[in-house]
Parts: sequence; structure tokens; C-alpha cells
Amino acid sequence: MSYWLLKSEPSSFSIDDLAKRPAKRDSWDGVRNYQARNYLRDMRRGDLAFFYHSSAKQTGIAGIVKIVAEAYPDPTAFDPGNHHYDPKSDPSRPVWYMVDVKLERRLRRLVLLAELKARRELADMILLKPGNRLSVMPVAEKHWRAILQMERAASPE
DNA sequence: GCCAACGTTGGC
DNA sequence: GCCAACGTTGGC
Repeated sequence: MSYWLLKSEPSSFSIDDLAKRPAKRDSWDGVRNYQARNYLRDMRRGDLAFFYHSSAKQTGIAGIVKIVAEAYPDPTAFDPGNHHYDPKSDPSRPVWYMVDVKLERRLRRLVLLAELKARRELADMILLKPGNRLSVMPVAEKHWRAILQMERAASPE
């Protein structure tokens, strides 16, 4: 069982959007970075991932999703009309993959990026590494636990 | 294989 | 909207 973090811009897909899907479940499509794809392929059913809101008024961790289907070819890469179309990928030799996720729960509150940055024990999180732009990344168990503790604590003012 | 140009990401 | 960091592309 592993832990992960998935980034999404809430203006395109937010945790509220996921909550409205049938069975609160959807595919995590559109990943077009090789390292992120490799992490997607490492995910196993039952793994948990933080749902991170990027490029928003408030950036931070909004909730937890469970991996409910392991990586399979991302059909949006095959569709010339799709924003994420990639001619390098075709059904006989797919390049891009996606997993299915299900909303486990929202966090009690948004745990802000600024809070994560302020915690010394999270200093070596991939998310916080300077210049990091990965949209899919692993999360160490100690970091996962620390963030859940932060959720329980009051929001700093 | 090098590397400049370009596009994207994402915080601020 | 700005811009730094990074990844990708394509000419050579």
C-alpha cells in the first residue's frame, strides 16, 4: 500500500467535481509527462492519494482519493479533438495511461501549501522541492501522517 | 548529441 | 499577468 499526490487545477477539475460523479468515481486522465505517467503505472488498487488543488486562489490539499482501477490506456490521447490528444499514442501502442480514483473523503479543511512549506518535517517532500512541477508523485508515509495531523490542527492565522 | 527556442506549469 | 523552472522539439 502506497501513498501518492495528484494535482489538479480546480478550474478544470476540482474535488467538488469528483464528488458529483457517479459513485464519486472518475478516471484521472490527461497526464502527459513521462515521469508522472510512470508513477501512475506504479499505483495499485487500494492505494491512497491526496487530491491537491493547484493554480487556485487557495492552493493546497483538499481531500483523499482511493485508487480503484490500476493504469490502463488513456483514450483522450487517441482523440484528435481532445485537448490532450497526442499522435504519438495510438491504441495498438499506447503511450499515456490513467487510473480510476474514487473520493475517499474531503479533508476537514484545505491544508494550504503555505502550511506545508512551514513544516520542517515536510521539507523533503517532492511537492515542496524547488522547481518541482510533477502532477503525480509519491508521498512518504511519514509525510502522509504529518499532513493528516495538520488537518486536525486548527488553521493558522 | 548538443542546445536554442518554445510551450507549459504553477506560485505569487 | 508575471516569470522562473522545467520539459520537449527540432535544426544542425
